[in-house]
Amino acid sequence: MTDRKSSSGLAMRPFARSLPMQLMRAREALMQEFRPHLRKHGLSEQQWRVLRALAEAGSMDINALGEMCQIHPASLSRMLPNLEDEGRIERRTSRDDQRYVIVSITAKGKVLFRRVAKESEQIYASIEQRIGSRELKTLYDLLDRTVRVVQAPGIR
Amino acid sequence: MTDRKSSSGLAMRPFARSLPMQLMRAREALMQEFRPHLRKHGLSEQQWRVLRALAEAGSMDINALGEMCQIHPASLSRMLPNLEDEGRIERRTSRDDQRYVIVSITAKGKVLFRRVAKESEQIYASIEQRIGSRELKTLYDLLDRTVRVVQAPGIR
DNA sequence: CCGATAAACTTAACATGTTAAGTATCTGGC
DNA sequence: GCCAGATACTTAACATGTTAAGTTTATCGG
Repeated sequence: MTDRKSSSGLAMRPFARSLPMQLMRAREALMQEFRPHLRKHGLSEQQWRVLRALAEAGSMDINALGEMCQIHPASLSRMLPNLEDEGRIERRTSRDDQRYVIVSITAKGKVLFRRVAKESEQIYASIEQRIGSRELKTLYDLLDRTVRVVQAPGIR
Repeated sequence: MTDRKSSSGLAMRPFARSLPMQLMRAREALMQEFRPHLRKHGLSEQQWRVLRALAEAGSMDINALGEMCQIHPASLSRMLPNLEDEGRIERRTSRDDQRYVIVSITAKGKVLFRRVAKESEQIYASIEQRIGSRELKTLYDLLDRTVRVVQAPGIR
């Protein structure tokens, strides 16, 4: 019979050396520390990303918000009404171009943001200490590099 | 008024320097290259992860499969019947302990796996070239380190 | 000015993520 | 042997991811 490298009959990179998989594992490991904290404040990961983006960058339209939060506009269309009903964000149609919906954070939303951000930074500091500042910086550089080279011109 | 660092009134790490966020961005950028390829073969990301895990490591129970694929057992319970109906995997109850469900890949599943794996490795090679072999190795090391230090004993 | 095209959402349909509750099976102490 | 608790999985409910189709508003060429 032929010489086989695995039960699959194909020599493929081990699953543990799949970059998307390792990125996911690392993120999952981190989120296990953040999730209980967010949950305590009644926020999903995605809701927190929206509040954080709006608190940092101010009001913006759906596409910009989606790009910044890495949430598809279709998902935003579905979740924003909930955040609005809870009084954490506001939506209005742009006067210049009525196709645009401008989203902003409310005063109530900012209060929640500050409370969650404070604890969140503490968790982050603990993680940074465990990984090491220098290693963390290198990690960021490599992640930036990955995004850059993969989205290089010519792809789209 | 008080001196403010942003519209949020709180000096927080910029969103772009959130590690979970950057991990997600990098993964998304990569998956934009792999997704069309998987889709062409009628596979979702998750289905591909299951096939790949079974092809590489052989049959295993639901929890082990979930751990290897980073898919929650509840999600597996829902998606495995589809893969089974399509003849790509098989499920059976363990004889030793009837609580366990043993999942394995079929001959038909292996054929599909080999076909997809071949193209997948080509995409991966292109990405590795763009990032650089040395940088990629460092990235893996740092991701491994992150998973290790975050899941250190004492957490659970 | 008008019709065609494009842009920015929204909606819908289906798959998956996430949590809690439920079911079947096993294990250990009595 | 028997029962309380643990284990492995399943089911259910709701939120989000993903794609395609639909709606409204702008823009552009004539």
